Amino acid sequence: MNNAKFATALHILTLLDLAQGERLSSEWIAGSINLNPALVRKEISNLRKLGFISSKEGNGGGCTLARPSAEILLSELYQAIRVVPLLGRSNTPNPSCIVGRLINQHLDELYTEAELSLTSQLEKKTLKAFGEKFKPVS
Amino acid sequence: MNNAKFATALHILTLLDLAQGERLSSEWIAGSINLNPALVRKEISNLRKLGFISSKEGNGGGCTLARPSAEILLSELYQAIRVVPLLGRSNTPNPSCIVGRLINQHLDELYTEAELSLTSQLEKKTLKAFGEKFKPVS
DNA sequence: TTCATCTGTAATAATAATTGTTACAGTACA
DNA sequence: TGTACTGTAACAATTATTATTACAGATGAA
Repeated sequence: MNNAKFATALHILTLLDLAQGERLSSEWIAGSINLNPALVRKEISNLRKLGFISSKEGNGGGCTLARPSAEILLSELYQAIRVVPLLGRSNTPNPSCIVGRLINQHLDELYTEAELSLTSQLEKKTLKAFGEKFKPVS
Repeated sequence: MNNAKFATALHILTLLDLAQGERLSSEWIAGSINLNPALVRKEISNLRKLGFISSKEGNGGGCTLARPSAEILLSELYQAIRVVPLLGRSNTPNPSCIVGRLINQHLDELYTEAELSLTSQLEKKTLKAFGEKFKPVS
């Protein structure tokens, strides 16, 4: 992963969590992330298709969480956002070499195990718990 | 990670492991990975600086493993190769928003934990064990 | 010594991924 | 009917990654 999608998505969801059901506009969210509103809308659109967010068009529109933050696991978010293997791409090696012929298969196994380990780590964390970190200790 | 460095490095080390001390040239290695020899030399140079490989210039030169493959952990390799945070970059958010001001710190914590979990998974795997996968079952 | 073979490294080009920008149709509310 | 939004496309700009070429220097062998 060499993009900021996970950070962006988590930022959006955190804002929505803390907003407690109040609709936020993409412009406002973009201001907090310091990103172009169109990019934010793209990510929102993605998160909406994945069921994390529900949004409303038109005047007074904006978006809210579609599910309680206590039920949203960061592992779900990771899996939804992921576009690239955790440990990077593979090459297209030479099949006439024994290593070349088999390495992608063995790398896949390795990557799968690695992802599983990461996922089970992220399963322990909810969006709600993440959002709590931003509240004053009082 | 959206590059093939981990795959490339592991490919190189696997070839060297299976070569059992025989020197391999960058040209030969490049042929197996199906990559430009200069790129392979760059990666070899990196692995040499990190102590995984020792190489010899000149006629009959090439490289070998600098340490027994049973002692090389895949977690070391990951840490050596890693150039980008596991879950991707962060944004440069707006500090006048409470979430914007704190999110990178909390993301860092999250990323650190995630990496730790991945690392402890990869610690269980040696280069030797990985290399075994390429040997015929007999 | 001279040649062929190889590493090490730099410089540069080409390609691909990522992010940023602008624009505008369509929706919803007042 | 106007204003404030979303949703989406088309495109530009930037950055990351991979590929290519070139060549100095090391090493061993003829």
